[in-house]
Amino acid sequence: MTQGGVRRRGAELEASLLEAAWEELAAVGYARLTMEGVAARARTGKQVLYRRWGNRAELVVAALRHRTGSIVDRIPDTGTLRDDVLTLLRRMVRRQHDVSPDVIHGLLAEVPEMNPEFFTVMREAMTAVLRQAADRGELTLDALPARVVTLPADLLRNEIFFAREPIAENTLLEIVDDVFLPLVRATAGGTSDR
Amino acid sequence: MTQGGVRRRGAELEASLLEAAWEELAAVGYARLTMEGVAARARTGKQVLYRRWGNRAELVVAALRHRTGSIVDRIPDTGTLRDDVLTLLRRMVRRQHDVSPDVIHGLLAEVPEMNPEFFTVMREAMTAVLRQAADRGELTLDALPARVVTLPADLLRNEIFFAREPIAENTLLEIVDDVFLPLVRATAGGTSDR
DNA sequence: AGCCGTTAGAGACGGTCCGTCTCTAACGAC
DNA sequence: GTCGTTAGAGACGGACCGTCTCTAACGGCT
Repeated sequence: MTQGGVRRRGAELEASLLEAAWEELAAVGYARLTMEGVAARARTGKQVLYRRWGNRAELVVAALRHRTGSIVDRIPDTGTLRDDVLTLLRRMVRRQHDVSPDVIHGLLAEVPEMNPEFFTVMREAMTAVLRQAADRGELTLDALPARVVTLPADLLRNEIFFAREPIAENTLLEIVDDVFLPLVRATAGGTSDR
Repeated sequence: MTQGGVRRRGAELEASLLEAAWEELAAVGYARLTMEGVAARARTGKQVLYRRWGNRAELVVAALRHRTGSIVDRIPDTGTLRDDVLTLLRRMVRRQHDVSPDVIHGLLAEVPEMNPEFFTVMREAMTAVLRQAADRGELTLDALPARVVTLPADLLRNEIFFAREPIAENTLLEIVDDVFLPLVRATAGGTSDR
């Protein structure tokens, strides 16, 4: 009886548990996060956790979802393809700031099916952004190979996964200006370019 | 005394240990590989392992190194940039066939400093291959942004890490023909366009 | 207001594996 | 043949897992 007889229930309790998991993650990292640790931090017992999530990985995934919203709640529309793509990449970076590589690697090692929205979400956002650009006449959509569409996200993801330090803004600029845009212009040829 | 009094020593013993680790890896995967399991398979005690490697991760890394050689023992020289790059990518894929994502994720989760040669090796090979192409007059080397050089390896690595199935040959062709070569031609100008 | 079903909170439990430690005897060097 | 090293074997305490058990607080129902 750590609460002096006051018991949390339902959604309120669940939120407490997920926040405790999030704090524990920040405090000790994924590798040393234990169910016992989270339970203690939430001032409850392990069983309360196991009633909701089958294991560490499920709990952490739920905690992440509870904390960080979707990257693509709204599709950027700045007026140029360049800035739209940069905006999307910056959101990925901000997400990385919250969720360290440590956590990603740990999760990937424990749950093999970790790519539900992970890929598709960014592909859909990129498709939308490219369609806007096509409507403005910046490029011809159907000339673009599928792999080019996911290119910026793929490159940045690669960077994030092996980064020891936070991603530099300059990296994003390189991805967009040295790789993505030249390639788009070369294959889906712009109207006249600058 | 499982060996009837015959004791292995030095290099011979070490090779036995590493092979046992390799077999155990193939048998149960990284997640369920235990020091006790490897010791039992090698018909020895745990202490013999701990005298040589500090933990599971070190042992596995040593086992991988002992088993699989370097990707770039020899730089390909087929006569065209396209085939040279494809050759390098195919070697990466073959490597992936030996070392499952399961192992990579496990190692990355346990040892943060997993990228010593991991990156640099492929960059050096790509640089060499590009220099050959430049010598043949296929392109102008110094016009190529650094990020373009590592592009094929970065993309393939991204693919390997999240792949549930072995990489299709077609994926390699897309990377080279839809992304890399068009970009090289666009920025480091070949003989023809622009 | 009082009963009743659910479940929070707490911890015991057996099990696995970790990494350390201890001991004996096989082996290589001299 | 003697001696130092270390392979081989397993015991050990510790951490954490996931399950199970128990009590009592709480919400819903009549």
